[in-house]
Amino acid sequence: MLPTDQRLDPRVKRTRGLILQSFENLLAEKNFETISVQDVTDKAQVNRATFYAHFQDKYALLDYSISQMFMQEIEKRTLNVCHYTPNNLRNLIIAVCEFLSHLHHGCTQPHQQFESLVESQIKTQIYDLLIVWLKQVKSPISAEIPATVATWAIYGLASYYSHSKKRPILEKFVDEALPLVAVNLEQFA
Amino acid sequence: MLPTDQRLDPRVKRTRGLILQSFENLLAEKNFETISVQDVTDKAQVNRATFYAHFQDKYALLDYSISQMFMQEIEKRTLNVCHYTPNNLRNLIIAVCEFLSHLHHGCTQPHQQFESLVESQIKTQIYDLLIVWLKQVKSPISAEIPATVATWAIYGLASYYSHSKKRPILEKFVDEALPLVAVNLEQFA
DNA sequence: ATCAGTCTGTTGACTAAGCAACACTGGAGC
DNA sequence: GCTCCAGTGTTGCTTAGTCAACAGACTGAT
Repeated sequence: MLPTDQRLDPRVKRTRGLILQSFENLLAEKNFETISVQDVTDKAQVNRATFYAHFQDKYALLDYSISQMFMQEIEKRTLNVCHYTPNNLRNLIIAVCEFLSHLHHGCTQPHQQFESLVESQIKTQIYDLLIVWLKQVKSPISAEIPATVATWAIYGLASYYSHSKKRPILEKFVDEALPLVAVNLEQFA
Repeated sequence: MLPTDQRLDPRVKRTRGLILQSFENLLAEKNFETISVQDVTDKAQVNRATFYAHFQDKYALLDYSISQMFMQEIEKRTLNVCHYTPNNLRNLIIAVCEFLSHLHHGCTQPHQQFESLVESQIKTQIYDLLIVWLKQVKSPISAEIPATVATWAIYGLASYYSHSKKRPILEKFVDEALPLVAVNLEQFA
């Protein structure tokens, strides 16, 4: 969507950074639905018209924000520069679990719209990452189907984990779940 | 010099803030003489040409920076919104002492040019403040002469204090020095 | 049901910031 | 001497951001 990779104008970088940071701070304070574009631009010290030069509306901002945060999580664990191994898969699951947990802990009661936007954004990223991993091995089997299954399974696990009342130790949870996901990807190891 | 009081364009506020912060951080790291305009603008993520739209050169920046920092120190102690009393004078002396001490502690070996710019800037501000204080009483004596004497005395004391090797307790130092300054201002109390 | 208040998304005119040149200075090194 | 280098101010042109105003949607109170 937004071209982040190119060398953009420092003003653009600054403005987006300000908007993003303002938004993430607000998310920690109040419900996404109750955050107005004005709130965001006021806090970011940016004109409201400028906001609309960068994002179509606040949903686009949420989308972008989630993708950026998740990307960072992935890059922090260098999962973007590796290939498929059971251990990397394990780390990916942990990353998604922690990300969702943090999101649900830090943000006040997310609504449906919020949840579904997060879900589709995260799943897209998991899928893209898995495709990159799996395409590295010359396999007769196509990567798309296994990647899809794994993506949904991983997100489902993380969602379950992050919503469970008395959250078990993450390590144990993942150890139990990992084989169920890994079995479909065996041929890419 | 620069109009800070008016409601200025948010971009201007932002840019000045960035330049100022970058400069103050650099001052903590290295000598003023060795800081280039490029260093400042690089760190501030601002174009070098933009710097020259706000400041004539780095000396103007130093001037502005010192005045801003000192102003904050004064406003923090609400010395800008009061009148002359011996106790307020006491607080003013403490403020100048602490400001200079902090400056000499935080910044690596100031040079002559640095020192003299700081001195004239601070003295101007002390003088202006004293004039505001003293003009509040209808006195037959003009305020200018006593204010000048007190200004130089205060700066001298603070300079002496901040440069002394084994710095005495500030409270004691000020208690000893205060009467010598206050004596000239008695009729304004 | 209507009015007041608040938020949205959009516009056009204006201003600030970015950029890539430029000529110039002063010092370091051969 | 000379060049090379890194920093300084300055310029004209482009692009991003600001501002104030607009119509429209929605809410809640009277």
